[in-house]
Amino acid sequence: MKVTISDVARLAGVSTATVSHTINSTRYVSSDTKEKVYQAIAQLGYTPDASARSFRTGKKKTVGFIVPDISNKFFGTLIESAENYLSAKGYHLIIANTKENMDREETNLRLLTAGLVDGLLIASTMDDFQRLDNLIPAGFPVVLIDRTFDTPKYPSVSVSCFQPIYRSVCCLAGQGKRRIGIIGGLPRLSTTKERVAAYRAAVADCGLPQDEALIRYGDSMEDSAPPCLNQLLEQGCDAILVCQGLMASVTIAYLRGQGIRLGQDLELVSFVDYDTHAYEFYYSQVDRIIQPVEKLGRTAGEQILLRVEQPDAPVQERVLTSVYRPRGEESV
Amino acid sequence: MKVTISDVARLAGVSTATVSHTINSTRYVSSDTKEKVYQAIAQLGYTPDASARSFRTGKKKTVGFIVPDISNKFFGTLIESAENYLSAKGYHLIIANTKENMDREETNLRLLTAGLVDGLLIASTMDDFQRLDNLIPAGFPVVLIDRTFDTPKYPSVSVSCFQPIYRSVCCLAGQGKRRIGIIGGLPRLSTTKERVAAYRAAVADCGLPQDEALIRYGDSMEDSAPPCLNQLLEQGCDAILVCQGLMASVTIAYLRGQGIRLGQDLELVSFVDYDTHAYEFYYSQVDRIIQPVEKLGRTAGEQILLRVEQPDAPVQERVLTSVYRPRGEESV
DNA sequence: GTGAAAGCGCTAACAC
DNA sequence: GTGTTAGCGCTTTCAC
Repeated sequence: MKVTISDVARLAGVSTATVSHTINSTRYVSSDTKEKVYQAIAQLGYTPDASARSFRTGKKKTVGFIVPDISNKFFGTLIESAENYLSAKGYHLIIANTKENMDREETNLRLLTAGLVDGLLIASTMDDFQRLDNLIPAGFPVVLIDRTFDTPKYPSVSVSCFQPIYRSVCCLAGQGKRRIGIIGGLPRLSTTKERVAAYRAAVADCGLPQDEALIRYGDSMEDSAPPCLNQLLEQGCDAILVCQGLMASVTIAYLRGQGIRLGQDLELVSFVDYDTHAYEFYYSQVDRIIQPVEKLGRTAGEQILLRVEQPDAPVQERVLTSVYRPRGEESV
Repeated sequence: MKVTISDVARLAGVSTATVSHTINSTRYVSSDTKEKVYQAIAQLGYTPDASARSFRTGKKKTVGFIVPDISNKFFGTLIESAENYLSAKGYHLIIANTKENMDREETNLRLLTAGLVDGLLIASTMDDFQRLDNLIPAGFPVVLIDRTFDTPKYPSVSVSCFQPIYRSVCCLAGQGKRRIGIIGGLPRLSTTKERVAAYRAAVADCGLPQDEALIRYGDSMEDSAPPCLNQLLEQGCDAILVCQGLMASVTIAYLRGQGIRLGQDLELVSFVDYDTHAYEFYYSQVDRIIQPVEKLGRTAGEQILLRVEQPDAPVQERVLTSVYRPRGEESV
């Protein structure tokens, strides 16, 4: 049978209150009594029941994370980094995967906001802020991560890539490239919109021809890069930006497989989802845009706990910056 | 204030029992009454409190997954696949990351078995079965995944790679390769042991020279492949097996970066962690060993729920098979 | 410095 | 076909 706090109290010859206070250091207990309590706990092999505790206190010590694609390394690293922070603070992480499907996101939101978690990290795949907003109970602690909306109703942590993309396009133009293509993620996402906007701005400012055929959208899953790529090659592109890490790494492998020489036949600007030196050589012939994934995850962890503790603190919108690293340049 | 089941009962003019039974379809309720209940629920915006419910029933509808490295695509895909199955069955997934650290695994085991989850999926990084076993309360539903131990005390789901590795080494020997190197994961893991054993068996059976210097161990993180690789190249290897997906993909990129021509200067046998066609070209010059990652995750999900429902069903040890696919051969 | 006891919101006997 | 009510294991107020 399950050992409860009363069993411990009985064996130790004290009240349940004292046992509870001893365990939680929540009021003074004489060292004699403490001793007896710990003795009893050890003897019975008692472990406080987490679900009774969270029922009673209303705190679950658990945060939910709604992710578009766990198998994608970008989100894998994000989760790792958030989990790392949260577990250090005594919190657990519940993962829900949407596979970029809005209905799955809706289902998960309903389930997770029903008393399962203290707060929610959301990398939303919704196209419509209203739909998301309607699913979140008033006052429920939420932090939007990576993907945001125009309305600053919820705190958010995201990465801006405007600057590096703008610069990379200008550099390519400066090298004489005229037909610069871009592959973005799902068009409805804020990240995609910002990236394409940066591209358009640079194309306009550099006086390059504006051609909608040079803008392609994938879905950030592995199989979606090659078709986009082929379309851009047919358009006679002399440079291509791939604005998402997974599609970018597939692109590099694909082009190499085709015998297309990067940095010679074609210039490539590639998003990179991690900050490691292990792949240095893999990217030696391409320009990179590097997002601070780990920092994103950690900041999200900080923000959600802050939110859980003070649900009505002022809404913060944190924007981290990504860096442009032309090929050949030293990595930091 | 929070809306409770009593509020609903009061407004609907019925008892809390009826509300509960209506919600859970757990006994007959006339359609009239049902109607009134649903009306009241809608009007008040009532959502049953998950933690009260799990406290009461003892069922958390949550499974924990102890993973060595979330950011590794193998485990990312594994998690995705398990989550997919579990969420369809109404279960949530709590992730704990150990980064191949035994102490972190210990901490997580303690936390997760204390009434937080109904069952546990463990891809253990422990070297010692006893240590793991001591941390699991008697009767607690557990399924070992990917990595197993000699004692068949717990059910497990794993992948055998003996056969494909043995065959790949024999093929290489048949092509006249004499110095075949191998890079494994952490030496303490069952997966690593099996892989190295298969290699040793094949080396012996094919009459190749046995040389311990040809056996290197990494830690399955990205930065650990290149040093192993360099050591093997110094040993004059004419073929190399990389027995883990992440290290293998780093290896390929690294060798290409060095100007070493795969399939010409050096033969490579590479573990692949996913079953996708997107990377077909990436692997066109290497032989592959492909593990059924998705099936592994799904089977683990099935097994743990089975276990949660019948904690003392006979212990099953499921072994899935991986396939050897020499380069040039059609992918399935 | 410690104890008694009231619930947290729900489910499930048991009763009618 | 529905209602009454005990109690899951814990925390915490109030009392001494």
